Amino acid sequence: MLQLEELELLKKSLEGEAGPPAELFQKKVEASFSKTVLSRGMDNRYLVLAVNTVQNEEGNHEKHLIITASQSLEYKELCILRNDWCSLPVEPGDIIHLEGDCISDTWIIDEDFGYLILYPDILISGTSIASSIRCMRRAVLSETFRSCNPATRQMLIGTVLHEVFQKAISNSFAPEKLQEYAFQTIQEIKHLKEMYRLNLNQDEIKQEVEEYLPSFSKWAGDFMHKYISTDFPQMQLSLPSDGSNNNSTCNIEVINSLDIEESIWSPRFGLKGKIDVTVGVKIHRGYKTKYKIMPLELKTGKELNSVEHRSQLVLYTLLSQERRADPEAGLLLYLKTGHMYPVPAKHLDKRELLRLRNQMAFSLSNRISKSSVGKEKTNLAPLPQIIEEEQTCKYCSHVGNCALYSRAVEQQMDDSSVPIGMLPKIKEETQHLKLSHLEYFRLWCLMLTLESQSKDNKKNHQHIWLIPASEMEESGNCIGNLIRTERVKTVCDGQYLHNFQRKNGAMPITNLMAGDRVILSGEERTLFALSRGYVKEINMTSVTCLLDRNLSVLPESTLFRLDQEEKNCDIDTPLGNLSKLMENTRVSQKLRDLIIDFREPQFISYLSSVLPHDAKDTVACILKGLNKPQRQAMKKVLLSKDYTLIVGMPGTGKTTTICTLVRLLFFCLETKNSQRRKFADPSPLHP
DNA sequence: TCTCTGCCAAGAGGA
Repeated sequence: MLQLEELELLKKSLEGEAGPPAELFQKKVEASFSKTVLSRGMDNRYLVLAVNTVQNEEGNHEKHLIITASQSLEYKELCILRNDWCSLPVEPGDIIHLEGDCISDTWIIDEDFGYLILYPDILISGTSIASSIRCMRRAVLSETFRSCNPATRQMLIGTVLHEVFQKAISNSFAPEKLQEYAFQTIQEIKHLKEMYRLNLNQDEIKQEVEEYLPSFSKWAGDFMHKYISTDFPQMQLSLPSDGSNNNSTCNIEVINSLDIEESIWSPRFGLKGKIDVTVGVKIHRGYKTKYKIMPLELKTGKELNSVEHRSQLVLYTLLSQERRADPEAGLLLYLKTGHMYPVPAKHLDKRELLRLRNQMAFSLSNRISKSSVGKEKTNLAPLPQIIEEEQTCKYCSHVGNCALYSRAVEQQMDDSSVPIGMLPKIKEETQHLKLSHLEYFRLWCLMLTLESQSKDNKKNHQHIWLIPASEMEESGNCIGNLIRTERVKTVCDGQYLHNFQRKNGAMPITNLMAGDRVILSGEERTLFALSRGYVKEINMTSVTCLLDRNLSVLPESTLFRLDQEEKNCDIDTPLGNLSKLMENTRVSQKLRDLIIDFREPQFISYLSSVLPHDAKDTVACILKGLNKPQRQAMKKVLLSKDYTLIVGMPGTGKTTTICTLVRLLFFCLETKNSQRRKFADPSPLHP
């Protein structure tokens, strides 16, 4: 009865009879409605029409949401949020996904049952959410200023060891094989490049990697049947489906690896992630044996068995449900010791992690502060609160950005609240910056955020899971109903050539061209975003793609769809550069001087000091074909100590000038190098 | 109305 009255009340408020707040949200509801696909069922998407806080009979607060999944907005349902779910920052106009039961048009989400996912089409990675446990602000900052932290030596070792273990579990743990995989992996170009960047010696890395190998064997001997040395070790693990059976002691036997680096997107839970190894596992308990497919997460650092590490696994059990039955638990393996911990995915943990996900999704999608009056200046929204935990901040790689954002953006607002204890730290981190620098950061941060928002509607790939291929084809950016033909050709590790043809009928008219980035999915909901890659060739009958995964493991009859990857407006790079520009280094200082404070660029006087004088003919040859202004521009660049801007209307030959410049500079470098070699300069030159 | 620019990505570990 109460519910019906409530519906009426809220309906009135929506129609504007109950005063101003409803009007405020009316526009947002309309805006969301026009660009979202609402649906019920597995991937349900509800539009929130109204939010009402009420007191229930026991005197506790509840949030009642009036929601609809019908495009006509006519058919309404009620969603009741209880306990901690009440603090969810949900507003009319928001899109939500609900997990649980709906009984007579009412959803109840409480401590023990059901989940609400806010903005489910924003997929957030498992590691991001895990890192938000300690500091939500750090997690949001690292999503925003992505490309800020270059990898360290430990990270490189970690990546290498992951690869070695993954090769071993797919093939063999025999000691000589492990040696071979380690050697192979270290030789890979991408790793050699990193070693070069970090100024590390290949032998050094090899030695450190080899120190881990005995633990690999130990683990295989403990958990895999074919390497077994003694009995399986006793482990403590009880799964929710074991019910009240409180014998939690069991043996875990790893049967096989089913996938490596499995990448899963979950629009049900608003999550994404890559699972190190997907393993088939037998759980022996007394006389009973249960078979499960579980995520196995590898860690090469300290054996922390920390909340962060365990949370990653809990989130992976949610991801796994997109592809197969609920694993109910995951396995956490520390490669230094070979110790493995089973991690059960309890409702409580999943609930709290999803609530963190919601908070993060809220922060990520509300980057611009909404002014209540409307005429206020557009501004950046504050980030989640700064925490006051010296230990966490001490080792945080985002202190710079954290302090910078606080001073340049948040402290300019009235409602900024920084924990008193953190003020000195923020000052210390930003004292090398002038007011003009802070203002520059604020302005460009705002501009970039606004730019990304204006294109955001297209940015994520929600059509893959919300719109069937047959419908998407009309836009020309998708081809569905494809089957794999011919054998998959392995070009190299991580590049597989696939050929597809329409199962029946001709290929549709399409915008897809050779060179386009694509996302390949199965048409079934369990198989989307299986792989990404490029179109290699496309014609009237077939399409060839270079993909990052080998799909030959899937049944031949699998139906695929190809979606063009939207040219995503990448503000990551410019934001990263902006953050770098503010660093307390000599290079950044110089750049700030030039770019923000407009110091005039300097030039040297004579070309003779840059151009090798005995190379006149070659230089003339390179410059051949350039007109006078182009040559003048080249000269200016060569004399430049700071920068030169080359300005010109489209088609006046800026690109030609730059290409020639690259050839010329390369020539200068070559000449210098060969001269050095001639004079037997002992200082080794990097290639 | 057209042109130009930005693109691999989720996690590698530290205390």
